[in-house]
Amino acid sequence: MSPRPASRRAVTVADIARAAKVSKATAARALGDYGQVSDAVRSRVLAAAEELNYRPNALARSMNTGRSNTIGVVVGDIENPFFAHAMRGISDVASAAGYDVILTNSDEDVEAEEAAVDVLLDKQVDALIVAPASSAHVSHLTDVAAAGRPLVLLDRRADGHRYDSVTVDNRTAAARATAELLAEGHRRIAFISTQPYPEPAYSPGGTITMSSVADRVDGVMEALTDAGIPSPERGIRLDARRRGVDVVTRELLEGDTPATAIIASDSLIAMTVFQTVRTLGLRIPEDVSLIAFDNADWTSITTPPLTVVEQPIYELGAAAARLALQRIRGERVDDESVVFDAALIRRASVAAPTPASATH
Amino acid sequence: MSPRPASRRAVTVADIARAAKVSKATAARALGDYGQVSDAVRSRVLAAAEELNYRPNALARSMNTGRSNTIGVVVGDIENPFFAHAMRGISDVASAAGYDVILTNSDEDVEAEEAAVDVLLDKQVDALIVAPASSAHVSHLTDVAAAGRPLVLLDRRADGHRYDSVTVDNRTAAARATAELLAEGHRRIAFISTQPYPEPAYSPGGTITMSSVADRVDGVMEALTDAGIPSPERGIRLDARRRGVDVVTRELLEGDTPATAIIASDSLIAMTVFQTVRTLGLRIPEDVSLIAFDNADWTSITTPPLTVVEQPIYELGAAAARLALQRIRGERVDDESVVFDAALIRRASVAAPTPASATH
DNA sequence: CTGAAAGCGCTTACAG
DNA sequence: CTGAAAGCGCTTACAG
Repeated sequence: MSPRPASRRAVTVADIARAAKVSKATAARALGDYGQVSDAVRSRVLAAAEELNYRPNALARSMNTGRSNTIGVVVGDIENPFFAHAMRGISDVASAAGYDVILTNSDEDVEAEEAAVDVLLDKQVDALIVAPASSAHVSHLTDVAAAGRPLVLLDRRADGHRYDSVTVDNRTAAARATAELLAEGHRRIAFISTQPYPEPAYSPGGTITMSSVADRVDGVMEALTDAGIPSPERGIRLDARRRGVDVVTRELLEGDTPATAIIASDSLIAMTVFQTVRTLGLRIPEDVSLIAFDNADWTSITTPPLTVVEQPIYELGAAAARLALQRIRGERVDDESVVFDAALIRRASVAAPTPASATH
Repeated sequence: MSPRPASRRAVTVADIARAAKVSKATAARALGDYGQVSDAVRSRVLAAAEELNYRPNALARSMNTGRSNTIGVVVGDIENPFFAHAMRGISDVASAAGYDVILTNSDEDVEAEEAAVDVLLDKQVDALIVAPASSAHVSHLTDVAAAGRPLVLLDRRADGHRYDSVTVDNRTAAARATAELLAEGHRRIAFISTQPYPEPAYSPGGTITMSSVADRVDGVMEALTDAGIPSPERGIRLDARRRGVDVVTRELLEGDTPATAIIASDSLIAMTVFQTVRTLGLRIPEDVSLIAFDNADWTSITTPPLTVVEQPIYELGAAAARLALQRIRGERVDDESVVFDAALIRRASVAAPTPASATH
């Protein structure tokens, strides 16, 4: 119980070796739990370590082993419940395997993402999990392979590359949500996303850089086209953050031929739509039907509770981490592009359009 | 434009030095941007680095400098919007200062927290920001000081220690929320927290290990006592996760003398309370008044929107990071225990108790 | 401004 | 099982 002054100089293997009267190599072996050490020596070393309050320097260890026992993660925004939940899946799997996780935000900005990947690579992470902000700007991802580290794409693909990836079948999910609305008799169905887009209006074949959103738009367009809806692209609203999701929602609902149903590309958008609809004095689902991507917990307690597309987000993160670990260990990878299905959860925000809502 | 094969062996300063025909020291100086290097040599080295696709090893650098440019963070649960938001504040400030952040979850478990602190210390983080799960079990935090690294407590204090901390005045906030309810005429006011507690029922003076919750309970008790409410502790419900927040809510609302108002200690609890009240066929605020801690975004779109206690969460994280950076740089610290005020945001979930709800 | 050498705290062959 | 030496990829005095 001798007091241990907070010393500036850290105690090292050399100190322990001296105290235990063995060589540095032997002390290190006992401390690092590798190689051969006799029980007598081991306990002597461990006692000295305890006494001196020894703390291994993981950096030095990593320099020798070439492994940092760390997985680097780059997401768009940790405040987005989607990523927070996926992060949980990643952390749980990584922790169970003895790996730490370094998290970085890209703010969905390609340059910030590049910088984040660089930093993580410099820190010698053993693998990288990235949700690329753009599927078109992914040249920096080749650095990961060049550095000889495994890379797993989370939730989004990269054009023209065959990186390991864990995604959701967004196209089918969006088509199903659209079909649900069509089945109720809706014909003016809108889809709102905040994904940046260069043109003022979406036109079929236009390139959406984030693959998850691109897939959803494809799914919506496909379902609408199959149903014989003319000019289905009119309801596709991208880049909604620029002018404001509330403004976009208003436009959709206040024109001559207002939308009777809206699909929100994430729960944050859904929240604003929900609020705006109410502000306009309209009712859900009587005047406007609403389907939201992501089964955010609040969606079940609103009046009415929302019909949502539930993605297996935690599993998405867990699967990404599992893939990364398999690659790190050089194990055979069962499936290098895991695709999960999303489920439509029917609650009470969808109903048939009424004549009132049709004419508004 | 020569193809760069993905080599297992990383290219090092030595490789660059050879290519640029200078010494390792000089190459390192140009690469690391320190010391003196002539422009001619610098560009030669940089060109070689570019050509060979050089990537500095941050681990090696850290070993020499003794600094990792990394701040370690231990929170209870990143999925909790509270921590996700605080994390954002931490990240933004850290990034702006050129620091990375390593995030670890403790699951509000003291042992997991200890392990997390150990790992972070071993990884040589330059400072630690911790939201201690228990204010009573904080012996592992002394290791941080022993390792000579700054420590900042986030949202919660540690008993008997004077670590830097950034907290919210929870006592006043809780007292104010309680006063709001009292002013409306409520006398049977309950407070629900999921904080573990050894006894079946709370009794005045009982020790709650998480300081933020302890402070809130104190605030509630104080306001209730000042108002002359007899046995105010009867409404304090801790450890609600064990039996279920819904079960606890039911008990509170179904007894002979049901509570007429509930204060939820966080937004997750509030959500379950909200739902349970509805399931019981009761109305908010006619039958039950509700105030929630944390201005979660969904609280403004429910019917009715909730009256909440808004904590400056982002600022909490940002201030913690700022404090950590000041300590790292050895700067003078203006305030080693920053305390923020919380604000009561009045919406529509509080009303006077009706005779109906009083007799129920 | 540049270089040779030592060192950061470990691990890894290689002898014994 | 134990030790002396070299090495991981950088940085840091110290000479020149």
